[in-house]
Amino acid sequence: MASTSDDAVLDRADVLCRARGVKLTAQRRRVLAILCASPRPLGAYEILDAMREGTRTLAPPTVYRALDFLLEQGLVHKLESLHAFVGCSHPEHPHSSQFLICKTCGAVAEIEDEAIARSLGSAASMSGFQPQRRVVEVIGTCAGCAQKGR
Amino acid sequence: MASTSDDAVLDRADVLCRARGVKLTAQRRRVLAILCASPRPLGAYEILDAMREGTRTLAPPTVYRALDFLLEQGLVHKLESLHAFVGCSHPEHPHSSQFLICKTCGAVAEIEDEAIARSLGSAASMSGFQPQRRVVEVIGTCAGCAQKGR
DNA sequence: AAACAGTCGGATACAGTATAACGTCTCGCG
DNA sequence: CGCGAGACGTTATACTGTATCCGACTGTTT
Ligand SMILES: [Zn+2]
Ligand SMILES: [Zn+2]
Ligand SMILES: [Zn+2]
Ligand SMILES: [Zn+2]
Repeated sequence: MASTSDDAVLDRADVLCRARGVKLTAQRRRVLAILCASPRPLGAYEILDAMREGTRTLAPPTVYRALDFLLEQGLVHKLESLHAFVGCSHPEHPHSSQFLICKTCGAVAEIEDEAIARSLGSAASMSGFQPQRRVVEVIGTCAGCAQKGR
Repeated sequence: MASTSDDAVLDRADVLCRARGVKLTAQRRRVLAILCASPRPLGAYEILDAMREGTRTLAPPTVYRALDFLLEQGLVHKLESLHAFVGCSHPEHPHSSQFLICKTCGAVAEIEDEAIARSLGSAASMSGFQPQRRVVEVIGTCAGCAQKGR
C-alpha cells in the first residue's frame, strides 16, 4: 500500500466496521495502519516489532488476533507464499483477488481479474468442487525491475 | 496420490532422473514413495515420522533436502496454503498446475487448466509482469464431501 | 595406491511462524 | 448491582524451516 492517504483508508475501514457491527479497536487499527504504511508485505513479527516502537511490550498473539480480525473483515490479505500480510487496496466490496509478487523489489500488486476468476470458477465446477477461498499468487519480476535488470 | 500403482510412479521417476543426469537416491525415493502412498498432502514432519518407522533416527534436514530435490525435479509440489507436499500426478512434462483442496476430507486434486494458465499469463503481461512461479490453490469442498454434507 | 573433488546425508542447534491456555478488564444489558 | 461476551495481556509451547559442521561414499587424477 503506502498510498497517497493512509488515513483515508483507515477512516473507510472504520466506517465499514461500524456498518457491520464489529469493532475496529485501537490495536486492530494500529496493525492496519502499519500494513497500509508499508510499501511491501510484512510478516507478523515485523508488525509486532513495529508495534513495539515506543517501549510497548507485546506478544505474538496480540498481532495474530488483530490479523485474524482484519482478514475476516477483508481489510487485509495474507500472502501464503511469503507468510506475510498486505492491506487490501479496495476493501469496500467483498472480493477474491490475485497477487503479483516481485521477488526483486518485494512489491506486491493486488489485481482483480475477471477472466482469472471465471476460469478458476469453471475449472472448479467441472470437478464438482465448491470453492470457498482462492489463493492466487504469481511470483516473478515486476515491470520496473525487469527494466533495470536488463 | 495413492494411485493404482505407486511403484509405477516411482519407476517413471527413476527413468526421468536418469535421463536428466540426476540421482533419485534411496532417501529421495523414500520420500516420494511416502507422498505417493498418502491420500492427502503431508507436512515435512509427517514425512519425517513416516520415515522413522522402524527405529530409524532422522532429522528434519534430511527430509527437507529430499523435498528440495523433488521440488526442483517437479516430482512433488508444495501446497503453500497447507505447508504440505503432494506427489505430482504427471511429472513427465514440466508444468505449472492448480490445486483443488478439500477442507473436509483433505483430498487434493491437481489440475492443469489451460484457461487458467492463459488468463493468469495475460493478466501478468498487462502489468508488464514476468511470471516465474504460479501458486494457484482453491480451498473448498470436493464433490464427494458436498454430496455427503447435504 | 594416494590424494583429491564432489555429492549425499547424519547430527546439533537454532530461527521463524503460529497457537493453546488462562487470567483480567471493560462494556453493555437485565 | 451482577452477569456474559469480547478484547487483550501473558506465558508457554507447538509447528515449520535453516545454518553449520562433519563424516561417508564415489569417481577421478596423479
Ligand atoms: Zn483486496
Ligand atoms: Zn520489482
Ligand atoms: Zn504436477
Ligand atoms: Zn472432500
